[in-house]
Amino acid sequence: MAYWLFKSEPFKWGWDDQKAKGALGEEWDGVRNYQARNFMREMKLGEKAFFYHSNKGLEIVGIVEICAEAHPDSTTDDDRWECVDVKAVCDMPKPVSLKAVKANPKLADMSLVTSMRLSVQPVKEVEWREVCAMGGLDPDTLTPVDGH
DNA sequence: GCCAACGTTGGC
DNA sequence: GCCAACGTTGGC
Repeated sequence: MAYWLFKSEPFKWGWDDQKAKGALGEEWDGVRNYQARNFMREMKLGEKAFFYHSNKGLEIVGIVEICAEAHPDSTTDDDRWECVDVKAVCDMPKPVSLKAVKANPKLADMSLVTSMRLSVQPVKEVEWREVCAMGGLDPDTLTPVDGH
């Protein structure tokens, strides 16, 4: 089971927009970068990803799940571009800021830090568990940890 | 709003 | 196939 991270500018497509789509989910369209697309091609149904607000917020605000594997991006006729569908799973009880990620030596190799401009990124399992812990979320049950 | 980083494009 | 020009992203 692989883990991922999606970035979005909250004024274009924010966490509230994603949650409003509910279990239906929504296409993660508009990606025009080969690296990002290639990661989406690797994504499997049911895999989890962080939802990160770039530009404004600069924090991981929730968890999404892949609810459709890679398919053509409906926002273009160019068949090079594909996307997956994602649905909101839960909030991050305490959003994890970029600052906090950078301040944590265990997360020094995280793509969020090392590949700043990549909009769809892989997350290692250790990084996933660390970020969940920082956010007050139990990584196994995806429920808030007591006291948060 | 600035600017550094970096991906893409296109002329040669 | 190189590389300069250009556009975009995203933190600050």
